[in-house]
Amino acid sequence: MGVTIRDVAKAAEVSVATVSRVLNNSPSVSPNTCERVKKAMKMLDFFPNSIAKNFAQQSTFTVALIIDIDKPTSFLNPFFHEVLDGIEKVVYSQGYYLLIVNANTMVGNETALSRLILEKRVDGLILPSSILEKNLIGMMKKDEFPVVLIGEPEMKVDIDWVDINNVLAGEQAVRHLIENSYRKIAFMGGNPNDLFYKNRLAGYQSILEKSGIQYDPAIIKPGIDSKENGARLMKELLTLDKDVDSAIFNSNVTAFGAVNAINESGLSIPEDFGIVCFDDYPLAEFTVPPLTTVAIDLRDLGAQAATMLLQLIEKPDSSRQHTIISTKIIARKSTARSRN
Amino acid sequence: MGVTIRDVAKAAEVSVATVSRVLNNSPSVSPNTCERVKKAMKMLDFFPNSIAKNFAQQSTFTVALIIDIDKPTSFLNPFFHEVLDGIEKVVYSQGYYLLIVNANTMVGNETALSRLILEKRVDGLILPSSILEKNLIGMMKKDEFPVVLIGEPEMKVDIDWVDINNVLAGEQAVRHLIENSYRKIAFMGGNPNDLFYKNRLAGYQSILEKSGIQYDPAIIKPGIDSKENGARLMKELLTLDKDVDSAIFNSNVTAFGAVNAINESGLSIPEDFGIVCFDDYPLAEFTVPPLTTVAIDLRDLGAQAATMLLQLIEKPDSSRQHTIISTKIIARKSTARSRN
DNA sequence: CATATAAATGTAACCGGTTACAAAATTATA
DNA sequence: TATAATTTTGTAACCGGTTACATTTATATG
Repeated sequence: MGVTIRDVAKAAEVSVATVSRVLNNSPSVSPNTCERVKKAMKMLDFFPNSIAKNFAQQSTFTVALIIDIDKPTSFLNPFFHEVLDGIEKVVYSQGYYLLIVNANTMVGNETALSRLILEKRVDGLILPSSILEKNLIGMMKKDEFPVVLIGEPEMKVDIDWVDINNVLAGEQAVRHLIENSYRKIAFMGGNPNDLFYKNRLAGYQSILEKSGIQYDPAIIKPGIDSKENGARLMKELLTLDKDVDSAIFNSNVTAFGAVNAINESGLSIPEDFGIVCFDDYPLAEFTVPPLTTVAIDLRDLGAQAATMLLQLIEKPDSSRQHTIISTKIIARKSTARSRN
Repeated sequence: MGVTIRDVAKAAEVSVATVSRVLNNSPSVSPNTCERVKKAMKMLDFFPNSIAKNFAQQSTFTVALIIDIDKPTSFLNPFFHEVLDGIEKVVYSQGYYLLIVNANTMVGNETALSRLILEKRVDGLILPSSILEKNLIGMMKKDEFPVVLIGEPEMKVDIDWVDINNVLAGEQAVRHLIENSYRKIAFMGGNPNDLFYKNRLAGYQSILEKSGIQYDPAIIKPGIDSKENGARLMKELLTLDKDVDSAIFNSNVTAFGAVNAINESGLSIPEDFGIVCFDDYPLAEFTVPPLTTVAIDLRDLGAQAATMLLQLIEKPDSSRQHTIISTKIIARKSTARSRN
């Protein structure tokens, strides 16, 4: 139906191999013939059929990004487009394409994800570490399928990943509060089984210790991250009568729930109580109070993941890599205490 | 390298055609042989090579979603994952895959987008109407390439689209304000050249007329949507001395800028001044004031677009379709005036 | 039971590039 | 100028499914 490489070959009076060489910028084509072939291509309005190319090379030049949209805690969620943007730029600049699949999408009685691998639909995967499970790992290991995780995995597996340094992030949060004269700092929300929770908590403890502040397990209050739970946890915290003057929240929604509880209690933010939370959010300047956050450069995170994956695809036997993205404090009203 | 259909054929003692038939659930395979073939597949751990399938059928079973992330006004931006989710679910449920491409991504000296079409990388496209231009339309028309637009296009073209009914959206905004006893309603921000601006304004005018309220061009103040501009426009509006008691904003950022200006002027929201804006936003309950918005079901919008596209791919000669997604008012504090 | 009809299966061409290897043309070297 | 080395080009197999068409096998009908 379309114009093929053979049509071009005929028009340029060369062989198909030569046309293919021109397509792939092979150095072993004389400038003369190269010109002739290109002219023929233009004349015939030829474009190479990518499907055929894929078939011949047994590669799709496509990578997939697996997302977990249904999981509301996924930090990818509201800022997802930033991560995507970072990945996209890198992937396309290298001549690859990008597929998107929801982790839980089913096709027939198999997950779309497993089919991607088994049917060789893509050359590699970027996926949230939260999705990893035995079955999937087995599948990937079998063909040495190139994969990069977003987030350090819970289990010990031999797979590349990018993540933020959650220990450092925890440290930054505490340090910022201390610098703003807060002393009794609670650690709120989150699931203690999550690796990133453990790491943030470790950072929290480390800076407390360095600052000579006593660690007090009573003001560590984990829990599901929601507005309601934030309010509940905060009320509990305030009735402890521990002179807590600030808190770090594992999610901004939880923090906002807590804000309500704080206001009800008569305390004022930031004078009587300081708040830092993880994950920056849009329209931050329009919430009351604007929350100080530990922010991640999500574009960079995406770009790094993509870079690692493409490297892995081109050189499958390179050794495992782990990349750490830096975080930074964005100071806002919720910790802007006048020193005292 | 891998197990092929021919290996399975040999193991099951049938021809490759029969194996292919089993793969495609052809009715003309006896239950007996079908069983035998399936057993052989399982035994050999066979999975069909999708690249080969694509090649044989000259189709990728893939559609692309083009996004315009760099354009901050794109309504897809912060809620992008919702649209994506709607599209994704439909696309995968039909056995297709979904590619994502930034509109402005370049591969060599061509846009990634045009290559998708020319190299037959995908079977169809979903793209924001804002991206449409002559060159692209020509490319698509030439092969009758299946396309569905998100947003009604400015120019008269023969292409399917989904959009919200912006006339109705404008009407809803005004009606809500009137129902809450506002009478002198400004129309703020936005670009008068945009079709959706024109339509919203038309809805605005229509309800004013029906309600017997005089239309006053002086309180229509278009402009680039930003916080700064929102404040500036609002100041201008308030100095007009027109007794304006409410406004409809074409973007929530502009609205927030205006909120500052209103507060500075000593007016209170919602008592003295009511605000409605288009496009709902996350964390709405935590902004001050929470803004009443005209909200869109973006998942539905995505799902509709995908459904239309797949229909177009399967039946290329079906007639053009335009789908309208409904909008609804989400009433919040910014218009919660006690009746007077 | 012979023949017509339908169902099941097989054969082989086909999709359009890539690439190993061979052959021809060109350039370098003795 | 003959021969070797190098560059350029050509031939044809190959990637792994699908499918039109032919053929065999099973079932229905007179």
